[in-house]
Order: sequence, then structure tokens, then C-alpha cells
Amino acid sequence: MYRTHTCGELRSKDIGTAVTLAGWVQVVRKFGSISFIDLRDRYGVTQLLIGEALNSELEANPIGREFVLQAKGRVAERSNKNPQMPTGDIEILVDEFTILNASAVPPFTIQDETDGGDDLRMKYRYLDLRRAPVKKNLELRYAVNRATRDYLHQQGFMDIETPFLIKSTPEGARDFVVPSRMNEGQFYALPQSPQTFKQLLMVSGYDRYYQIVKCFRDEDLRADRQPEFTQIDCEMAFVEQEDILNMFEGMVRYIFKEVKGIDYTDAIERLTWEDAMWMYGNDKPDTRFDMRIANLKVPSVVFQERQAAAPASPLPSSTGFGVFDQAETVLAIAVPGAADYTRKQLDEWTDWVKRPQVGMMGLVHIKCNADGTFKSSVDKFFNGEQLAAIASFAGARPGDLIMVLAGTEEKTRKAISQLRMEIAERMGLRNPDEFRLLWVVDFPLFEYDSEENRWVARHHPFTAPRPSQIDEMINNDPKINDAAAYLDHPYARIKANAYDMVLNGNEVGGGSIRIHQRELQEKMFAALGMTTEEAQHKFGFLLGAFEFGAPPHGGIAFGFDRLCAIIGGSETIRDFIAFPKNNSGRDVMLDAPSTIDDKQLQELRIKLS
RNA sequence: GGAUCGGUAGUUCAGUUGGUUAGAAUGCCGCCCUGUCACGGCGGAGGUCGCGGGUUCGAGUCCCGUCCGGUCCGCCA
Repeated sequence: MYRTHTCGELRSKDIGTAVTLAGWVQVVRKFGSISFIDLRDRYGVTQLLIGEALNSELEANPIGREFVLQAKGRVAERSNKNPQMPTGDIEILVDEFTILNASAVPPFTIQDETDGGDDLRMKYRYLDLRRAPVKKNLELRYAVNRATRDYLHQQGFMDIETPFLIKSTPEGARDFVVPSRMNEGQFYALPQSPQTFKQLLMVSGYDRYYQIVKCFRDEDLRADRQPEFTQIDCEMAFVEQEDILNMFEGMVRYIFKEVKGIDYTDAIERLTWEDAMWMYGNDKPDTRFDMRIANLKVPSVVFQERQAAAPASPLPSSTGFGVFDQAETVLAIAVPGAADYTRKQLDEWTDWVKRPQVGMMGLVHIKCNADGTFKSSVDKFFNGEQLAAIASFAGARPGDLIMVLAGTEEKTRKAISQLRMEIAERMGLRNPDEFRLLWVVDFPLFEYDSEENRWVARHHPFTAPRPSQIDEMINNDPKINDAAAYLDHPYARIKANAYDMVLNGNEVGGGSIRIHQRELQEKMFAALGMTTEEAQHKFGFLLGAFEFGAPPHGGIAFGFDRLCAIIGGSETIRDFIAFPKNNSGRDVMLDAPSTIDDKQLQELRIKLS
């Protein structure tokens, strides 16, 4: 028997017990004729005491960091207890030790606070995984996984596996492709999601399906994006949007309760996409802080539902200030307590919005002084009364600073959203201990692709329009005659029966009610510019299935890695994946991807150009 | 595809207007130490300054190119 106990479980009550432990040597502390060894395993660290009697044996068999050691001895009370350690009241008086395996000197210290850089830790990921903080993340991931399965099982969902070698459908993200040796010149694709399979399962009558499943997308990476990632993929039949929102609010509540002990009793707020864009400039707003956008000037056609209800802007249509007068959109936010920003600070913010990633031409500011007066960079064009009206419209109070951006609608709204987040980050308004959940609903069904002058599905091409707009979709011709006025096309107004779950400003889940009628699905493919033949070639199996009694259905998929990361207080999903890839999609431990043998290429009939 | 920051000892980093033998901490090796737990003390070894080219009497430092890594934009139905 290698061990009787783990390195994390012995306490005062075990004093006197004869034990055998096995684990890795964290550190050896030598004191002349005695030595202390911290022995580590998955469960914790226990101190070993090598007494005088064994000292010569230790001298003869030196033990280094990360050696695998077995120690037999007796649990004893420590004379100097360590309250920092769970096992800090006891130590093992070692009678006998065996080196089970030696270790090379590790390239970085395997401690909570390591000296290793990211790259090195990824190269030796198996050593990094020995560290408690990384282990804690994987434990959290497993806890989320278990809670998810518990809940969905309780709700009658069935885990059904779907294939990984499937058909490439170049709609959306790039596919990873896999050559088929037995079918010369043909390729499988790895799934971007099991989307069509889960819909087919609904047709088959498995009305509550889920899978915690790998998905693959061959796109550029970010801190929160990996080429292979895990989704909690779910689908239900005989449901409306409301049923799905309720079911998965329940799931997220259950996860928070089980994993974090947080009781989510409040209803989860819902925002329409138009409201989210209008108030935050972003379809995944972080609502842990307010700082909403004041829409001083917006083109009339963009937010048709929202704009009708909005209060009139105090900004005159002609101000004499060319930047505002010529801009399509003028947006402002009130920064709390920032009226005393110095010239230097304001210049820094101006530079920030002028960076290429943001791309604005400049930043207008209005200081709302504590005494009720105003001082702005556009005093030449606005009198105090007008500035007061703008301040009131923007919800600014004395002591606040109003920042104003002007330009084209899309760019300006995106920029002010980035500005809002950056200000919040620097001012510490994003409380890491707070979890704010939000549903965003009523997304546009279509987006306009100016390069190809056609509609693309905002979510995916299986998403149903709002029931009230089905006729509008079927009865209108999707053709865009005037690219400049695409917003006037009826399709620009069609909203999807789709929803995203947002957690602290991150999209953690998204889904929709699906199309389940062949006619509507064909109309959708046509709207996306597919010919009947193309649609048949790519999705004939789905269209066919819809002819055999497809039930109304819908679903949702959660980004499992991302959900774990945010619950774990990080936005870097790599930390929550046992063997992640780097920013270039490389596995630096395996050194993959790599070239393959000519023989393999020949078998596959592939010639590299 | 683009922007930006970085690459110096095993590791994490410092390195001034270009100027003597490139430093610190930590790790590693040796000696000492019976209550440490970031143990301590003394000593030692350890460098293709990512790579290539250029400017210069002289380059870790300046210029050009290139490779690698981080973050972001594009992209991610």
C-alpha cells in the first residue's frame, strides 16, 4: 500500500496514529541534524520531520524539490504550530522514507505564487497543474460541471453525444477540417456547435437534450477565446422563449447556489437589444455600474422601437459646432466625481479615444462644477443654459464630468461603450465579488454585410423571427436594392426570437427559438443569399427532417469555460482549462500543430503547395 | 490582416545621453545550523543580452528586418 492517508487530511485528532503518506516534495528545510519536508499531493501539504536517527540516511539520499516520496511514521503534535496550514497542528515523525521517483530541478517554483511566466508554465503545464491556484480553478470547473449535470438531470434532460466528424458548412466561423483517407479529396469538419444535431434530436422526440461538449472554431484567439472550447449545449421541444429563459435562469441559480453558495432570489433583469445598445452601446452590458449613455443625437432609423419612447434631446439640430452638426451620432456619458480632472488627465482620455482601436477624432468634455457652473471644451458654441440642459439630460450632477463623442453611429456607439468600460475599470466600479446577471432579448434577426451586399444571420440561420414578424419575413423580398439605405429594408426591423445571458459584461450563453417549418427555413436560407440548390446541398438533411413532424423547439448554449472563469473571478479562460492553447492556437507543451510525414500526406492524397 | 507592449543568468526582472569585467532577487551547488514553515548564515557556479543585418572608434542600449510571447482591433453564424 502506497499510502494510508492523503497529505491534506491529518489533524490533531489523529495524533499517535501510524500513517504512510506519499506525495511530492514541496521544499526541504535542513537544520543540521534534523530536516523538515513539506509533502504535497492533490489534497494538501503535510510537514514531515526527519529526526536525528534518519539524518544520515537523508544525507546519503538527498531529496530535491518535486521528488516523489513515501514516508512512514507517526502523527505528532507540533511544538510550533502553523495556523496558516490546515494540517499545521501536526507533523509526521518519520521512521522510514522511500524515494519513489527522483525529479529534475523544476524550471519554476511550484508554489501558490510562482516565479514562472505564462509561456514557461504552459510549456510545463503538468507542473503548473500541481500548483494550488490552478488546481482550485479545475476544481471549480468540475463543481460547475457537476451542478449543471445535477440540475439538468433533475429537470429530465438527457445527455446524448453527437459526432465530431461532420460536414463543413462555411456559414459563420471557419471550420477546422479533417481529411478523409477513405474518401479521397473529401473532408470532414469539426463542429462549431452540435446545432443541427440537437435540432434533429428534437424531431426525434428527445424533448430535453443536453451535452457538455467540445466545439471548434478556426478563428483568431483572445484571452476569452480558444480554438477548442466547451459548451453546455441544450435544446427543448414544445417551448416558447419564456420557458427557456425560466429553465436556464433556474440552472444558473442552481450553479451559483451549489458552487458559490450564493442565493439568487431576484428576478434576472431583461433588456431588449435596442435598450442595451441605446443605454450601454453594447449588447452585453456590464450592469454592475450605471453610467448610461445620453443619446444626444441618433439617426432616426436605427433604434425604431426605442427611439419612439425616448425623451427629446436638448441638442439643437444646428449648434454652430461643426463636429456635432456634421456627426451622424452624438453620445455622452457622465463620469461621477470627475469634474476636477486636470488638463493632463483630459488629454490622456482624448488620446485614449484616438487610439486606432477606438478610432475617434477627439473627445469633448463638459465639467459640471460643484458651484453649478459649467466649463467645457465647446464653450464657444454653447451657453450655460444649453450646457445645463445637456447635463440634466445626461444625468450629470455637480462634480461630474460629461464626456461626449461624435461621429458615425456604429463607431461612436462602440467607442463610448469602450470608454464607459475603461472608465469603470480605472475607477474600480466593477466589483469583482458581485455577479450581475442579465438577459438581452429581441436581437435583430439579420445583419447587413456591406462587403457582400446581403443579409447574414446575426445569431445563426436556424433562428426564428419573433412570431409577430413571421409574415413580414415571408412576404417581403430580401433583396437589397439600395445598399446605402439598407436600414429602410423591412428585414432590418425583424427581430429574432433570440436571447443572450450576460454575466458582468460577458456573454455567457446565447440561444433562440428555432425555425421548425421547412418553408420558413427555406426563406431564411434564401434571405442569406443561398440558392435552393445550395440550401439543399448544405442543409437538405434538416429541411427533410422538418417534413416529418418537427415540433416547435428552441435552446441555448453556454460557454462553459467562460462561465467557469467569470465565476472564478477571471476573464482569462486559459486558467480554467487543463491543457489550453496559446494566442496563436499552439499547444506549446506538445508543440502542436506540427508537420506530418510524407507517408501520411500520401495516404490522404494531400499535396502541400 | 492591423495596432501595441515585451524578449537580458534556470526563473522573475533592473540596466542612465551608446563607454571599464552586464547587475539584483530567487533558484541551483558546497559548508554551517535541533523547531522551521518565504528558515537563517557564509561561500560558489551560472549570460550567444531572441535571431540576422546596419550605424559607430565602441551597441544590451540607436536604425532596419525577422522570429517568439502578451493584450487589443478586424474576425468569432
